[in-house]
Amino acid sequence: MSEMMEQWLTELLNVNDKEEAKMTEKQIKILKAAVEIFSEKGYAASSTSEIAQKAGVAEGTIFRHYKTKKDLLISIVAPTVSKLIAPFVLKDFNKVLEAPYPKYEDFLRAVIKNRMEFARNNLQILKILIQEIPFQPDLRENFKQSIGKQVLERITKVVERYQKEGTIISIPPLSVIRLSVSTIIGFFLARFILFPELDWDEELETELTIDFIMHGLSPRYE
Amino acid sequence: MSEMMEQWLTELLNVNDKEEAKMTEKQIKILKAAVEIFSEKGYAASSTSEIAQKAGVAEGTIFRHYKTKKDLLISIVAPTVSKLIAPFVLKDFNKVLEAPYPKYEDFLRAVIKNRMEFARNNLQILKILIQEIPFQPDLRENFKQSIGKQVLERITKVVERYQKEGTIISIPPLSVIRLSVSTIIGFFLARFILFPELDWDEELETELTIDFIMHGLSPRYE
DNA sequence: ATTTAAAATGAGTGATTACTCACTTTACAG
DNA sequence: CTGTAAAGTGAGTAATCACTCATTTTAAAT
Repeated sequence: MSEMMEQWLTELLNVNDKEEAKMTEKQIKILKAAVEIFSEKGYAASSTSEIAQKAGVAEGTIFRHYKTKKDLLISIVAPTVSKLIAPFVLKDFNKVLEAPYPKYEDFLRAVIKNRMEFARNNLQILKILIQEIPFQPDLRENFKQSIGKQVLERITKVVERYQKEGTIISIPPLSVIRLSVSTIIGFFLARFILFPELDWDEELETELTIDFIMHGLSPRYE
Repeated sequence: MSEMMEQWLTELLNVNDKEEAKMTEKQIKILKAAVEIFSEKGYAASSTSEIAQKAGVAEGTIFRHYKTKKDLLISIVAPTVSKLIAPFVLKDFNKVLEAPYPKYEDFLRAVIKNRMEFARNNLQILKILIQEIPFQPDLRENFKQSIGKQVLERITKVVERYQKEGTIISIPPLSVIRLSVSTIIGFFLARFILFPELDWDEELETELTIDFIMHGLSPRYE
């Protein structure tokens, strides 16, 4: 079950990797430079002239490909948002979860491992995303719509199913999701953003995290 | 016990409230305007002219009181950092926790309720703090030093004591802290930043959060 | 009423900003 | 080789930026 899910999850990750297809060499350099500078200094504090300089390109070239500076930002972040939630939007999402003997624990483990790898490979862009979502209504709206309708509904059903099975405690599904997501994202932030310099036993901490969530959500006995 | 701790926690909050003492009327207006604009558009995207305008003050007045724009930022955020960690730096911190029959649960409840109230009253500044910590080395250093030496060490000891008592599971204390803090901060972010428009049953969610942490950290039986 | 220092002002500073555009270079189809 | 459209250029633009400073206003002590 776990293997099946992981395989399925990882599959979709490489779907949209036909980007950079029609891109010029210099355009790619611009994107890479922009990602570095944006993540380093923040969007508002980054100047197009600095991006051009780091990309080894004339400033005008940037505006050939991207109408505005904000357009450049969106072009960087938007595809990553899609990829981020891609596994949860899969049409086969439900099928996999309705397999014979799935456990919430397996679901968690698959999600954590898979999305951790994704985070590791898209650290800078995710950092930009987190930083700019509060200030860019476009991004915010895009994100809320994607997450809200597609992902939240599906995961809510997953939670409700596990609750009926008696696998996890009967509290509002949104609370279950909140507690799970908090723990997982907290793990990611600590691992990659806040204390990346610590030598993490990633395998151990992953299991501790899953164990924490599972026991935290397991039914109570008097 | 719980009452004792809460009282003690809340006491210290009002200690440093002798600010705004030697401040001019216009200086206060500047601070308030800056807080609003910074939290709304982000530090880098805010202009001193806009702050001056919103404060009903000449732009030069800002620089009478604050050498630079960054100085204005620090003057806003730094005191809030101190207040934020104030309860954990108290000299009587240990005494309270070593009282007769303290439970980790009581400790959590006191901290959550108290710091939640603090968050509610300092939402905008905390938002600025979160946003700017990655980009302001001064703030980052100040924060890390305060938290790292003072708070982390103390809480680590608290955790270790509960572990010896058998109240919570025997895993690395840092992991205990990570999991607890993730859950609590996740609660705060969801409540105040991400979905403040939802009508929260704050009392219920607080207890769910405590319950989740306690069961997640309780010793395991085979 | 006079003195005096702090508070406040706002026009002015050079630097930097995102962005434009007339022009040159490149790449490739015929 | 030639024609042409796309890619790339960089000097130039007005606007805005954080910050200065000579001057005026305010307020409190004498």
